[in-house]
Amino acid sequence: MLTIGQLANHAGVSTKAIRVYHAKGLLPEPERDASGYRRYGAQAVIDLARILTLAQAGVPLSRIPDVLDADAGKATEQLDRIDAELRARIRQLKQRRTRLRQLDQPDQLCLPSEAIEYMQRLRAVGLAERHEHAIRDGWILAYALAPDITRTILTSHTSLLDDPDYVAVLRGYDDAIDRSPHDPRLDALADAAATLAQRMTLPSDLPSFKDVPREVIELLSGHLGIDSPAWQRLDQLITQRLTATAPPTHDPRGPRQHP
Amino acid sequence: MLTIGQLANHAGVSTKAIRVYHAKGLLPEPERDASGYRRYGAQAVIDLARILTLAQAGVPLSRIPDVLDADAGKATEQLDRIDAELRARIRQLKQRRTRLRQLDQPDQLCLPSEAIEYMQRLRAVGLAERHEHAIRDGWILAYALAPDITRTILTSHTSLLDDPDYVAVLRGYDDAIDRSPHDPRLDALADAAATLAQRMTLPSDLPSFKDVPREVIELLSGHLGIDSPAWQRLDQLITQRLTATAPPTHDPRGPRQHP
DNA sequence: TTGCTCCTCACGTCACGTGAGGTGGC
DNA sequence: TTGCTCCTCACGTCACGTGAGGTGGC
Repeated sequence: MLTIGQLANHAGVSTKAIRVYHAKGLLPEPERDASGYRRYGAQAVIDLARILTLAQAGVPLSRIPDVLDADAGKATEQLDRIDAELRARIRQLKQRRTRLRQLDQPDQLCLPSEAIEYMQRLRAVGLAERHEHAIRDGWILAYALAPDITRTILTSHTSLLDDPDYVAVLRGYDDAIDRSPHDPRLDALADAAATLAQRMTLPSDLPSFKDVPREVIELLSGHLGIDSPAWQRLDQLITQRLTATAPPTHDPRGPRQHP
Repeated sequence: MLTIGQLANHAGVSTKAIRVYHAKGLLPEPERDASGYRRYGAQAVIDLARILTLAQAGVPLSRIPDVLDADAGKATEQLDRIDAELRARIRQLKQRRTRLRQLDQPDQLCLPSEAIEYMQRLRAVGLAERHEHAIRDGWILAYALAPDITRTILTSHTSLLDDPDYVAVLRGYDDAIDRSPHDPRLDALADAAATLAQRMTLPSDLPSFKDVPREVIELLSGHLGIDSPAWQRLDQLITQRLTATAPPTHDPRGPRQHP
């Protein structure tokens, strides 16, 4: 007959764990010897092995008696479910391994693959790093707030990267922001931006679309000097041009300012 | 800017988890808005993603700052270790899946493969079920008490299964136990058992060998009617024969009574 | 106004781990 | 005698979950 220590040792668990299984009624309390020590027989070894198999497969202790006492039909059904959960956890752990390797590329962790592609193509444009980061941060926040809408917007932006006008506007923002608000080049940039904004008609069935860019702009203002005098002037100029041409059905600042 | 709920939702965790990360200093407390609500920027999304990647890979929260703040060289070293642990856990889970499938065959859970092989070959002998179970339980307890010694003993027993004398003794025990202690067939059985016991010389360098069979016999006595009058008489007869032929260096009951 | 989210304690939970203080076995 | 194991409380731990009681935002 085995002492609790021998049983624990053989099963590869602590004596405390076995006492817990007794307290929870998973494993019947065995006979005691003259000095009050628990003495285990072979049946206890078998019972413990069955308990551990389930516990280590992730079954909560409170559900183990249920599984062990189930009759044949129900038991296989329960075991199938547990096995499916195990498979799912294995898949999850594998995914987490691949995420672990991307730990030093925050974009890969926070952005879906379409956005990563956009950012990679954007890098080829050669913007200032802080501008690039502001755009990345904008996408991250936008995805957090409204993933579906953002995905749609992003798709149109990605295709626009082939458009020299779009790229020109991006570059224009890049080196215009720190200038004087009276810099004459701002007018040309406003022209280009307004023209572009009109081309980028967004699908009108996007729900609560106008929520997204407001958040993004708030971020950009803080993170980058986009609330600079030059940027405010630019904003004015573009708004003038857009309201002059067509009465917008929704706030046109959204799509234009997104990149 | 995001509220704690939006951040949590996007990251797929609870708001409580985020508050815990603040409390533990993993994620810096963000600014509050006018009504005291936390407001998160893109950097928080990035930081949280990095924290979760580590936490979900099994890194304890207390060690996460250590990993995140490590400089390049140390970081890759730490990540390698975490990755190795992840791989190990995946292997473990796969093993547990295979164990789960054997849940309705308790022998497979408690015995190593050599013992399972022995039990399978023993089944072909066709003993009574309670005798077979007693033998199985004997092996289980013996493995729990002294796996190395038991492995050695088991190997010799497995090869003995090809020996008709060994099989005859097993069968003899099977139907002799419930008889009268004066049954004349017990003498023939005692002869066979004693002859066999003398052939089964065990390696003398096994440490504390005599501990094993005593435990096993206690079990057999309880589990099976092996403390019956017939069994006790048989024991007497065999001991007589063995002490008559050669003075044993260690208690000869051990190896003989093991099967 | 209603329902939803947010806030801060504070206590609960799950599966044990860890002494505390004492006794039994080799 | 010494060191090891066992016993029973009881409290600690880890990573949150769950109200409690209250306020803010659409």
